[in-house]
Amino acid sequence: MKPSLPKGTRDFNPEEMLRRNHILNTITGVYRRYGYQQIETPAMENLSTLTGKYGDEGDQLLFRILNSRLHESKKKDQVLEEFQRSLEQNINSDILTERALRYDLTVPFARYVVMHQHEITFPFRRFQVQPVWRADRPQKGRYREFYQCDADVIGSDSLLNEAELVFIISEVFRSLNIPVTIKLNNRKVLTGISEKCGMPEKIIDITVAIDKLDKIGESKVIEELSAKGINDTSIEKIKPFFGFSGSNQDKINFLKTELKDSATGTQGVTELETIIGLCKNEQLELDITLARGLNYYTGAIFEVKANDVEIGSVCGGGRYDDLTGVFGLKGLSGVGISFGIDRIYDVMLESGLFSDQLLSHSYTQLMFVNFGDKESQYCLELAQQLRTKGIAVELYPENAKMKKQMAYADANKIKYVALIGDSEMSSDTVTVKNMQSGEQKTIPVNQIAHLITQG
RNA sequence: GUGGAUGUAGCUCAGUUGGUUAGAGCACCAGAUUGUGGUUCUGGGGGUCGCGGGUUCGAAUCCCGUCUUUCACCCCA
Repeated sequence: MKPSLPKGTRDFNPEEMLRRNHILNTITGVYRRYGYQQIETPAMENLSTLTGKYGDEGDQLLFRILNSRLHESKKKDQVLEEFQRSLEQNINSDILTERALRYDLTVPFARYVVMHQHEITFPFRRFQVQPVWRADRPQKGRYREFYQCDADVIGSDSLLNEAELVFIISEVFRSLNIPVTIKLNNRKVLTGISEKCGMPEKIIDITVAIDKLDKIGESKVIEELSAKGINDTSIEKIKPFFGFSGSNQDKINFLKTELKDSATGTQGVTELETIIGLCKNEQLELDITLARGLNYYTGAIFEVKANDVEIGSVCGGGRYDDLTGVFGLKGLSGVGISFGIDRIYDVMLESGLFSDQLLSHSYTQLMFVNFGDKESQYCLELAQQLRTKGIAVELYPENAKMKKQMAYADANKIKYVALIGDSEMSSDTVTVKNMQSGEQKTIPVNQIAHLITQG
């Protein structure tokens, strides 16, 4: 049979893993320096945990897992009936599917917090690095399986958390040498806008439409707004927000006057002003049209774009005031961000930001050439001794031709090769070749470790 | 889910208006060199031309279907 992969999934070879881990280690290193602790959750969740949290669009994109052994079910009539219904409309029937693959890390985290609330000391800073799955149609920078690197702090309303998350974003992308713009907005401002035009119940439609402004332009957005049942007088009241440009401070002043009649809107503006004041970050840009589709955001929202590569957002997040509420724990506010390492990888590759040094040598520091049974047994013991000293060592497993063994060391970028044949064994020496310089010398066996660690 | 492009060796790609045994570079394997990799030289292996139908005396080439990858919409990391 012909081997193949499910659409939108990929293998990662050793070279790619070195680069992916470089990104990953950069992010988790920063997270740790800010006090975040790692957790993991299962790949699959109960479907009911996930549905209704991401909006209609998100629900459609969940990978559902068909229940096992349906052919042995005692309720086949019911199964058939539910299946037929599922062909007509998007329903969730436990008898067909009760589990789904996780869609993000935030909702499973909210579930985790509620289930473990008695062991957690709040405020709780956690980070999590795991794959998520979305039944989207793949395209550039969009995969059906991809990794998210989340950091969230839950149980604190303080805007210091937002500010620290901006520091984290800034530090990560500075470490990776990726020029970015950190876009910031606040859902309360969007609420204020929908209140101002007299249609607070249409906030979702309005925000989704506004979000598209930079993509499809003002006229198309207006078209979409009327299609969603927003009348012309309301649209006129939204319009001023479209075209406004200026510095962050200009935008804040503008919003302050425009939204002065909306308590929520004014609250949002104040929050934005506080966060921007705390961050003092030049990459931070207040973007009134930033909306983000995920339903659960209630306060600050972030989205990070790479300046030099067209690929969608490389990091996103925001504040959610009551995500744990649906699981029975009310009044717990959280805020978090998520890096998409697959996209960051694509950006770095396209911009040539991976240093050659990442791939210049392997973890293995020394390889023993295999000259036969007697010699390989001797080398096996020597290798064990070196490993206890923390040196990464390989012994070539076959008594193959020298040329083949050397070519292996070369292909794997192993810096040192040790040759121990009859003459070396009888004289307690080892011939060590530096594969980068080509230099070779014979030294006493007990000096190998020193040579390798000291160069 | 809607629309466009794409598919020839492990990789990057040639392949004329449809015409005989489908090519190149790189990679791989072997030898030159039985204790020495990278350079060089010589030789070699490897392709149901994505898959399935159709048109034709004849299809990698034309037509239909299907799948993959990819781009856009939608949404997002």
